[in-house]
Amino acid sequence: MEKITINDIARLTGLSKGTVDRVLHNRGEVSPKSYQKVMDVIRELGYEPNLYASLLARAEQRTIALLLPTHEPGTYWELAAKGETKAQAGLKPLSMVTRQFNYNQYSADSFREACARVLESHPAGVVMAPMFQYETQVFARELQAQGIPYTLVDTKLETPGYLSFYGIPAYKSGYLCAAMLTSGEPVKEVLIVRIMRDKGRQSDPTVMRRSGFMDYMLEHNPGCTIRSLFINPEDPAATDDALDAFFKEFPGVRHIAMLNSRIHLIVPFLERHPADRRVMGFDNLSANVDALKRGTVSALIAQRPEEQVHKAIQALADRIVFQRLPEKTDNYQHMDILIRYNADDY
Amino acid sequence: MEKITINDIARLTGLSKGTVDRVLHNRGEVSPKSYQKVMDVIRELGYEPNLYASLLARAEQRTIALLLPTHEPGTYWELAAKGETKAQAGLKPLSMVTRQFNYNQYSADSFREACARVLESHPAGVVMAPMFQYETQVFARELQAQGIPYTLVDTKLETPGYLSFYGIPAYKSGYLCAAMLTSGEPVKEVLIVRIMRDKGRQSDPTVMRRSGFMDYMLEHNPGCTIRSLFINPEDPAATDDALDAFFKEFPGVRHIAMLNSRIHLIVPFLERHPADRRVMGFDNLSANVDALKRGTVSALIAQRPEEQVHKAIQALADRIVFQRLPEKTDNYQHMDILIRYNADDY
DNA sequence: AAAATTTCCGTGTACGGTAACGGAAATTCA
DNA sequence: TGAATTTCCGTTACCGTACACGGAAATTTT
Repeated sequence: MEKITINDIARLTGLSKGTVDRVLHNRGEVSPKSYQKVMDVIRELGYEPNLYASLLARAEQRTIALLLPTHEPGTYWELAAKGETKAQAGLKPLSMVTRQFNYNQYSADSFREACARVLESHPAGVVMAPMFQYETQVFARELQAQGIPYTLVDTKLETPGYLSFYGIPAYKSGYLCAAMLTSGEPVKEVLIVRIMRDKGRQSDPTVMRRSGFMDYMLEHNPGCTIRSLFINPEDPAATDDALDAFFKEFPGVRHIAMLNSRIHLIVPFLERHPADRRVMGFDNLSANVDALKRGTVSALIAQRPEEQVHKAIQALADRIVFQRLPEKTDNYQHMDILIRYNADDY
Repeated sequence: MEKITINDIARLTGLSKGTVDRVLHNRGEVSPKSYQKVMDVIRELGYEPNLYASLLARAEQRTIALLLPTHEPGTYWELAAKGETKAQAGLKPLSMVTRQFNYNQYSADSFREACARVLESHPAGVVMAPMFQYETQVFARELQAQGIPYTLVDTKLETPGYLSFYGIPAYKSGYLCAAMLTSGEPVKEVLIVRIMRDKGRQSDPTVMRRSGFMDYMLEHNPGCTIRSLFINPEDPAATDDALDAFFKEFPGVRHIAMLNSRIHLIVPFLERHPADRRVMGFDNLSANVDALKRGTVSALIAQRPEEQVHKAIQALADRIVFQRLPEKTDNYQHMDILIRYNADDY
């Protein structure tokens, strides 16, 4: 029941605590025989180092790097970035800090450049929201080579040796979206509004979501026509025109979804042309939630991005400080359904 | 930028670190003059004690007591109790442990007795799910007198000096339940199934939920008849009979809700008498979720009880170890909507 | 075989606080 | 005024780990 210390181990092995310490940290200068002896005793007694003593003696600050897309106000990544703040409280007592590195989510170059800056900063760990399959792999390999643990949030790209992933299952979220859009009843036409830029380099989650969406419709609403419309997020007037043209051509469409966080972009149009519609979107951006409360948007599928980031940071810190591995590698998070009556305390 | 230590303070005040320590901990034996001098320097330099050094020197284990209703398998409180496990990982490095004290949620005596045992154990803090207004107040006052901080989960009773509360807003959850039950459309009759025992001593959240439920109906469905049926949770056969009799008398009822976690109790009956119904319940007990996946239950309103307990413990630990107050006192948690398509990763 | 290295290990101190102990100074008592 | 207390404060020994330093023993070199 007594706490085992390195002094105990030193005594029992007939060696000094300096040697024990060398064994514990693999800093060499120990004969194989002594090494073995120490290891045996450690295992036998179930020695656990005293965290406080260790941190006190080291007294150095380690930093966790966050690699996230730049977060303009009112965007999804602004929410995610809040997770940093939440995590800081827990990190401080471990004398760890976070540092954020941002990149343009539409530019692979900018991502690469951000990766370089991360490496320069010699972080003790990295949390990243990856966007580019190839570049991320390269970066991941480098991290692995340097023995820097990392966790993924939001998008799960297949990279070697990640510690854990936090995010919602993309395919399932599309499936859920379709189920909620149609309420399980037969529908003749639905509209999926998409972002123009997405055409060039599609983000992985959006593609997967669409696939889940399509599958649900195929299974439950095979007769339904699924129409697409592309809008330019930078140009509200053009968006308006596009929607106008669309509804002139297909006035019967009453079910609308966007599979990204930007449903708020079409809200102004919808509110200028009231009708009995069902509208689905993703993520609790304040513009989206406002539209939800006004009834323009029927429901949102949300995912607590700040919590994902928080958990990813925490998992990393646990690993770094306590050498503790997370229970699961892939931590799929719950898909929250937001309607006007439960959006308040979110 | 340099870290200030008590040695610095000792040097600057011309006193010894023993004296400084006495000032820091208010353990007396310090002249007013010295006391003032030390305080001035501390304030001026913004001294912050080094947590590790402090904890290392003390090296004592503190315990947080959990005061929860007994948790039979398959009940709500079993879920809540899981929060203890989750919290333990974070507590260990702070050399804190938890210890659970249970009481019969239907017996005030048992609650009082559990309170006594909690006090005997001299905890550093208490997390409790209170049930009895008066007894809880008495207990809270005692805790306050002894300077033991405490947090509330699940039910927010008005008690003096609680550190924080974690739970969902009861009234709103009833309101939400009604909204989801009726899908916003006019309904002629709804059935609320209640637990017999509830009649004697009603639990606060259930009463509040019912009130929210009623208000929604009044506002959105004034013409609707709301019927009640009491069932005995201990007697499935009687439950069956009661339901049978009810539906013989009111065959038109297609909307059913229970405002507690026991919706699973009526699931067997519903499945033996299939019909096109809308059924709402609360909480993600596995029996409930199974029924949800089979389509018998339309939706559940869930509240992550283990997370509530976890957060409550964490808040307490933060307070005890780091003297840090939680940002908010009342932390209303999100009401999760569970349908068959998003119940998997919950 | 002596000198030069290398390998391996013990000693000692720092990290920042805690708290017991004991003694000098101030105060009260006789 | 001297003795007995109190008040107030400094000293010191930890708490358990990290790591620099230096030296003895083992090994290699000349």
